[in-house]
Amino acid sequence: MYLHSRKSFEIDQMLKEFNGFNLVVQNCLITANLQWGKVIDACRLFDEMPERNEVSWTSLISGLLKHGNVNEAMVYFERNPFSNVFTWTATINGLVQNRLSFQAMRLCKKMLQSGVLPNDITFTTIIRACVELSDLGLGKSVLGLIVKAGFENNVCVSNSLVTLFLRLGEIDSARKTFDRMEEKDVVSWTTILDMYVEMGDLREARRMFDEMPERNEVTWSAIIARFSQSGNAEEAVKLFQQMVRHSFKPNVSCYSSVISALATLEALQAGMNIHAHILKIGMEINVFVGSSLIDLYCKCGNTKDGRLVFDEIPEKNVVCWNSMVSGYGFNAQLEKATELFNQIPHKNNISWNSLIAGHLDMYAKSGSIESSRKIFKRMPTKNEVVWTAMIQGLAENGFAEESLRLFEEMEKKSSIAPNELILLSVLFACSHCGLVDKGLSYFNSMEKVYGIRPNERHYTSVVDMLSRSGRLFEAEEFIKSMPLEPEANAWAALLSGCKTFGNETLAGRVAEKLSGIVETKPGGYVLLSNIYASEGRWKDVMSTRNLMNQKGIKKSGGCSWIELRNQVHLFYSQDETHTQSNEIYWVLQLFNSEIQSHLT
DNA sequence: CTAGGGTTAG
Repeated sequence: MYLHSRKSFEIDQMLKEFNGFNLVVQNCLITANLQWGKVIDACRLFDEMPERNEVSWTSLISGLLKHGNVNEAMVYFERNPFSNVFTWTATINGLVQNRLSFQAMRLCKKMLQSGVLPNDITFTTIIRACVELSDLGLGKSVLGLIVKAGFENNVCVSNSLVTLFLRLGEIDSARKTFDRMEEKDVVSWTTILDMYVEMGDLREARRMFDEMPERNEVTWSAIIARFSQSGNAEEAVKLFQQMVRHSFKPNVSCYSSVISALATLEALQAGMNIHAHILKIGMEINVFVGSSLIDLYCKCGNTKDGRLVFDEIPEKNVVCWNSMVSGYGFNAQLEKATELFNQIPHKNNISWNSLIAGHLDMYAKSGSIESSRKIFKRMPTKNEVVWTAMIQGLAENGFAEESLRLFEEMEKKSSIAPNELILLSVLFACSHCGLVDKGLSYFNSMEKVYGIRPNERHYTSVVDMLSRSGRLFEAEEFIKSMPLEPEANAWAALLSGCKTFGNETLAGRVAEKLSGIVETKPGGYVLLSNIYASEGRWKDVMSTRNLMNQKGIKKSGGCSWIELRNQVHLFYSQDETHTQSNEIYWVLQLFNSEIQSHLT
């Protein structure tokens, strides 16, 4: 197998002497060719072989399938004179990898009919096929086979069963299968960790993670990704730092997740540190890492560096195209966004959305509403996201009436059901064009008609519309009667209503309430200082900012690390957290004095 | 020959 790591020219050299080698070496050479993607050469060599064993057939067929050459693989499969479980499993698996799960199941049936007994790997493979087909009934019949064949206590097989149930929404069965397992490994724990995330219970997932008997880099990767995806970017970054501190080596998945988290936080400096490290290990050509890097630079307003990353990705997929388009979009470079958009080879819905979103931000500045409407009309199929983007964009940029009209059109003409973002925009629009009663009636029908329970933001929007129209006491009563804890923004909206309509008494009460909330809420101080700023109370703004500094409300510091003998060493910019920092500084001092002595 | 984790849009 050492051949895989050889340079291709060395393999070329050896190929010249191919016919002089024995069967085993010839098999290795075929595998090496397939690894390098030289499919045609591999087939030619195979055909030239004087004799072939089971391994020859299996490696050729699975190699062909790995590169998507399904038809060729199946021709060789039919010609294969040997019949063993390895070849069958490899072929079935290859079909699943090529998204041909139905054919895979058909082949599996043939295998059973021919009398070849499946092994644990065959079972994990066909369970995955059931997942791909979203066929729970089929999965249950496979489970019957598994029990019959005596594999129900096999760790790998049980793990894939947990995944099957999880993916098909059978949470109880997943949990039961997991609980029944006598032996659990890292994969089992990581899978069940994901179950809690799937159920939306991040706290339980975190507890599970902390208590797991065993973790590996995939486990870390999973928890970091999940926190990043569910809006806990800061926690994701902290977990990443912990991971590195525990000397786990981050992989591609990890890097893409943590960079995506840093993009959300707009933490350019920390992101650039990681980018430097990624360049060092040559990972910048990976599409996943590259896409998040593009996003990072663009979110931080640096489309030039984003474009540099984009240009360096050799095998671009639609995601990195989209990242760059949306990056230009929200940085107000619409011409570049449109130009790039037109070059995307296989556009998907997100490509369209990225372009539209870029135009939804420019409304206020250049009045490019016409081009947005054009894009919206040009779209072949409009999904939920597109409707949401358009309605939201209109509402947030001063086109309240048009936003409401579009909402009504969506209800009449499309099969899309309003989601909570759309309803929020509708309330926002009502609030901004003074349609208070219409807004209230939408709010009251949210749960009954649309089946969506209002969240804090919807409540805030109602407070806002009442306050703007001078219905201040109603607004106050509304806040008091909320079943949820009101956002600080709700009180702020009421306060600004009090100012507009000159109600000093209520204003005093609300301000008092607000300053109490500010203490406990993240972002509370920022809100307070914005309120002061809007009233021109600059002294109060300054004192709030000072208070924030005193309380240590600031962005997280930078960190860097190096890899030595397969160990990762971490350094922070502020404190000395490295376990051997004393020794390190001692050695540094030694170096310094050495240099000094040479200088004098 | 196998099971768990990844990037973009609202």
